[in-house]
Amino acid sequence: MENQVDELVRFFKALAEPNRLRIIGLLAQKPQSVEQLATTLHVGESTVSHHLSRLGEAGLVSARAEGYYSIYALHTGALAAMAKKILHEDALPGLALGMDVDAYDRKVLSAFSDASGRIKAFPVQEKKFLVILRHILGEFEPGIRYSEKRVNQILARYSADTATLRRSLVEHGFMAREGGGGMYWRVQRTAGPHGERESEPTFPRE
Amino acid sequence: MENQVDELVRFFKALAEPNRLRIIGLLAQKPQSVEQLATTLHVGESTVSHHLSRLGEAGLVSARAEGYYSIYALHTGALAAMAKKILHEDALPGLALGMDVDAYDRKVLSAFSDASGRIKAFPVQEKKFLVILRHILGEFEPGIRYSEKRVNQILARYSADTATLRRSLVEHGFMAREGGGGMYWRVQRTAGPHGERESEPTFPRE
DNA sequence: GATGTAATTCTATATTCATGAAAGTAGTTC
DNA sequence: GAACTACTTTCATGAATATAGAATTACATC
Repeated sequence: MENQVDELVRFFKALAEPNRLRIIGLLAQKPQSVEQLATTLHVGESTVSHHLSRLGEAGLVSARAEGYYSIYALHTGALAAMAKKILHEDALPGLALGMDVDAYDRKVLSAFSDASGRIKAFPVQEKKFLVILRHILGEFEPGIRYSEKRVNQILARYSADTATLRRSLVEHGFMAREGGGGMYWRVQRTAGPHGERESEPTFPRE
Repeated sequence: MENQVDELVRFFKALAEPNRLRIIGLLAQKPQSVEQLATTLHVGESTVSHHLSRLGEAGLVSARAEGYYSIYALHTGALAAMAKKILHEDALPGLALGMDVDAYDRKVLSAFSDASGRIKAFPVQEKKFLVILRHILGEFEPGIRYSEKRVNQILARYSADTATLRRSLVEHGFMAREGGGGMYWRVQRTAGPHGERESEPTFPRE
């Protein structure tokens, strides 16, 4: 969730400051009072208190009251836990959870299509042309054989230049054509352990 | 060195920002262009470029030129390496390297001593009194037996109240006294695997 | 209870920095 | 070469924050 990002930001922000890192280094040697840290670091006590507060919010330190002293100690486990979290499970892609990863595609489509969804012009750049092709590909169902005439019929919804679209779909491997009969089908792409794989299932007619 | 801290700060600062974390999440899925990231994140391209620059300085991403595109990719190794560095060797105490960890002691000593080094008053707080005692303890060499008379002679350099000093040194375990003969020696503290340990070696006279 | 001490919270200030607009750069297409 | 595209850099601005001093709180000592 978005919460995941916020938690990480709080954690990394806590560590992203020189004096706070030094405090961690000092507390790694032994628990210490605010005054001790302040004199060692040559900064004000209120400043140290502020830093310790931020470190505490991130779960990195905690205080033990001792008289009117606050003896702060390092939570070594917190660092280790976070390191493992980053290292072990690849939580990295999880950071992008809940984001519209198709925003770019939508932007390209709307830039090259008119209100009715027809293509105004073919993008020069292959990267954007592929977005168009992938979109049009959605009109074809996997596992069905289409005659060339039928293919052209469908493509005509997007552009008068059906020949270019048809050829591009084949060239880029989105669709395949039977050698002699002039039948087309959508290529199935299944992500295998070693990259993409194409499969050619049996075909009913549309 | 101080360099160690700076490097870590650069690294953590790079990760301490929501959009940069999201960029990492997106790049973990596949390498992408600046424009793609910008549209997905709904921020300007210059902003994304700025973020990528910071991530690059931290060694987290790198760009591959492709036409006039810059395709950025994640350096998964960098994260893992840093995680291991934090986790494995306890580099934590190393963060405090080159800092005067005795600043607090000096502050206490100068607060309770006059110019000649004599104690003006005994601190009420045990914490600070211990600083005084540890300082005076430096006058006694380990492995040597002192008569009570000799001990008083040495303590008299610091305060007329040698009795309080002598008793405190023993009470806090800094020095030990032979039952009948009235001989004193400095207790050796060696940090063993299970905390502190006291040892009582053989003694020559001073 | 009065005094003193350590810590925290409050307030003000200076610095850092995320952001986007505009200008500049590099590479592509015609 | 002219027009275009993606990207980067520069610049200005608003928000976040590190810092220290002042006020406040919590506790201890006399």
